[in-house]
Amino acid sequence: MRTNSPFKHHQHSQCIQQALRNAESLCKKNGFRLTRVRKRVLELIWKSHQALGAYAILEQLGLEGVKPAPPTVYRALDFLLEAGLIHRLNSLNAYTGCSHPKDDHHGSYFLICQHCRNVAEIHDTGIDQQISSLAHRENFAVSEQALELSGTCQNCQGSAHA
Amino acid sequence: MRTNSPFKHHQHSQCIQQALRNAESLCKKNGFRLTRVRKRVLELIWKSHQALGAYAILEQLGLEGVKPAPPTVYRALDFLLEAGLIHRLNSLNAYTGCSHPKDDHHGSYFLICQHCRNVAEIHDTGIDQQISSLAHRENFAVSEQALELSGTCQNCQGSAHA
DNA sequence: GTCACAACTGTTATATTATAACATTACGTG
DNA sequence: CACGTAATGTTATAATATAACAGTTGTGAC
Ligand SMILES: [Zn+2]
Ligand SMILES: [Zn+2]
Ligand SMILES: [Zn+2]
Ligand SMILES: [Zn+2]
Repeated sequence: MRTNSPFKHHQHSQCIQQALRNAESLCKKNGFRLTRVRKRVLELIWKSHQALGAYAILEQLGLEGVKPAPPTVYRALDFLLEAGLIHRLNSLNAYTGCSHPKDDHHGSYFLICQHCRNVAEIHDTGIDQQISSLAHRENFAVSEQALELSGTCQNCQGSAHA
Repeated sequence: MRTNSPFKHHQHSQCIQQALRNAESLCKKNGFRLTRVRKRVLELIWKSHQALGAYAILEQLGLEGVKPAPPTVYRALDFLLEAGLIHRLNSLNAYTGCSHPKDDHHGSYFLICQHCRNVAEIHDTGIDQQISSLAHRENFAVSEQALELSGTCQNCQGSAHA
């Protein structure tokens, strides 16, 4: 089950609940430990569809208790990345929730709105195929791929600040 | 004229010379000033097909005279990026020479070998088209795109360290 | 239950990448 | 050469990320 598009009106609480359920079940299935910090970091990331920086997460954690040191957050992020529950956006140095943590990640691509800062994770078999074919042509064995498209989402087009 | 593929044997001195000629003519045409620092930074980046970090460039500059402060290098990098003479690889926090500085850059994609660290800039109209079509479908106006494929190049496949 | 081990978290310090702000120098034009 | 602008120098600091080691907690064997 996919979460909703950030660029369309939706009940975002559903996204959050779905993400947490997915995380619980994935961790249970794989014997991962979804500890308090890890879960809290995941929740903070899912509070919106905007990508969140590690230090912004730190700030938030500080607001609700004792502010931990950076390694605490980075370790939680590493775990969530490994588990496939979040992604890192290299162009933003920030992290966003994975909207389909069960699938393989042979290709996931990101639309990043520079106005509202929302991020949509996209799957597209057309692009997958072109990348495979490119890699084959060049004799290149791809192990990681990152496609980040920055621009203006449909909501922000035509609006005052666009 | 394109430079050679980093993954094929070639006379790399040709790449360097070509890159410098391209830079000279592009700057002359546009009235940009290819100053000593800027030119030296470009040369250092073109010394290989590996992406070079800002502080690695600083070190090199230090070896051949007085080591400048970071802003000097970052300003040169900003200029070269603006001029379209180099690209930044977000997944590496590093910079690589543009292999075709005359063309538009509506799509350039990078193959990054994790073994030899060489980087190849690729143009692929198939991917261009899939991205356009994706953007159209999602009503998303793309202003910047970055595709970075990490993996193993043809030379490094099958070799001992692969 | 409790022992032992591994996994997780805390803590301190520091590495790496990048920019802000202001002073000085070099360049090109008239 | 005088002027204004663009480029560079300089100092300080911001933002992102990791190393190293100490302490704590959870889990399974017995
Ligand atoms: Zn949502
Ligand atoms: Zn938007
Ligand atoms: Zn070459
Ligand atoms: Zn290689």
